[in-house]
Amino acid sequence: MRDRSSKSSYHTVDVVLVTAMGNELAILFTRSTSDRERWSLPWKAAQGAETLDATATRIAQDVLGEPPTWIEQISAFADGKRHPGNADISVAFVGLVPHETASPRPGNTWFPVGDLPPLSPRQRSMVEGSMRIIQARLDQAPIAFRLLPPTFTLGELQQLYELLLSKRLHKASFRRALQAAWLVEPTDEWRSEGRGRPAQLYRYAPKKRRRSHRGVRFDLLHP
Amino acid sequence: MRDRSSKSSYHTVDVVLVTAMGNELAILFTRSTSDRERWSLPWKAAQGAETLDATATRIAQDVLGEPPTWIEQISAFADGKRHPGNADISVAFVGLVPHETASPRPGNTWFPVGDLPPLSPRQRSMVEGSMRIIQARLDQAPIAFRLLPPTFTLGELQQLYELLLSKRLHKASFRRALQAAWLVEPTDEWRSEGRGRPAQLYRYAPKKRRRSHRGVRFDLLHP
DNA sequence: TCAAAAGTGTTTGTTATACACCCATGA
DNA sequence: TCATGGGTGTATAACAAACACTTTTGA
Repeated sequence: MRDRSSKSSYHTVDVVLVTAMGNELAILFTRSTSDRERWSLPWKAAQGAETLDATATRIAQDVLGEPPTWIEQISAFADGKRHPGNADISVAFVGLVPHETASPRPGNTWFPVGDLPPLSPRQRSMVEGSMRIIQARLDQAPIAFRLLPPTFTLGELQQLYELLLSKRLHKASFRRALQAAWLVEPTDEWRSEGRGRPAQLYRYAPKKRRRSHRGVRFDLLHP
Repeated sequence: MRDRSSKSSYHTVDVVLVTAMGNELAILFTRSTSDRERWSLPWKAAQGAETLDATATRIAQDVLGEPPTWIEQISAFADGKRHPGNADISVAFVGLVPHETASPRPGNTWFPVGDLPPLSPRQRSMVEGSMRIIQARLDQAPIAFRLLPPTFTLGELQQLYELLLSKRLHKASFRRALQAAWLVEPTDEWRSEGRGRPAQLYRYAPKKRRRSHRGVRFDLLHP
């Protein structure tokens, strides 16, 4: 049997909460308890009894008042890089939140990804990891809907996809693909944005689960 | 400042080494040091100074004699599930190895995924996680080549893809896609398998990096 | 009545899939 | 010479992208 005390370490759970704010993604930061001038990702020491996912959800709930609509573990970090809690190991999570329904508790603020505050090296790696995961999951599951309120216009949905993919999309093609996938259904509400024809509101309601039987994907970037 | 000793825990790095053995994937197991009748995934207590990736690579090298051709962190596990080393947290990695060039050290054996030995609950989760990651990465990077020796026939490559995807592929279409992706180049060697025309040997040599500008992927399974 | 945004039918070009066939070798 | 697996040209089907157009509102 090994001697546990000689190999012990201190570990934390850190959460990267992401939302779509206007025309940019934004990440939630907390004022550091030790240095009120600094900001950090929300984090806590892990409880032995709790699963990591539960801890991450609890941390998110503490700063947002409600749990994220989607959460996933990014990775464990244990390089020598500095961490605000001086943790030996930090397990990082990424969570998505619709901007409309999320109201950060006092001391927490959204920062656009293009203009983040100074950050400990390890938490900077976490932010980068979260962006990579979002990009990757976008191609594997319809996580974009996790950033939208329960009802939304197709224009909003397309804008969000354009933001996440960083490229313009063709309106007609976008709607055709959406229709073929049976992911949304129209409500009987309409929203007028001031100028132009009012848009019908839709809700996320995935019906069929037909995975397109696509061929082998060789058209990939070499890592 | 927090009291580190009151929140300390013991953590390990575990490695799921995967190879393609005949017509099935196989995973490397080590005879348990305490109970010689039991098998477990290779694992070690993490060293504070080393990065997690380095530890995982070292563990793999210890049981295989050489590092894996590809390695990636699966996840950190900290649920209540049992672990052979009684770790509070285990960080799991998945590694790929070509079967032809890997020779496990004594006390280590490949088990086909369809016929694994009894396993601690946490390590079972790791095996499941490794399969999920391989399946997912297959659609994101050409990791199949990491399971092949430096040169191989297109028949072997196709068989491997059929194994990984669990479905038959059309020969001509497979080769057309492969050619369009500029991932392999022919060597001037040929291999005769006894029956039928000898096959030309190819090597993995990705040239272009043209990522196909595919549209929005809505055709996804809902998680 | 014009600008602006929503929403839709049809065409075009690209790509995956399949069919059909030839080639080379061992038994 | 036949069965077996390697290898390739050509047709067909599926799909993404684009074009062109109508609809509905506020100014």
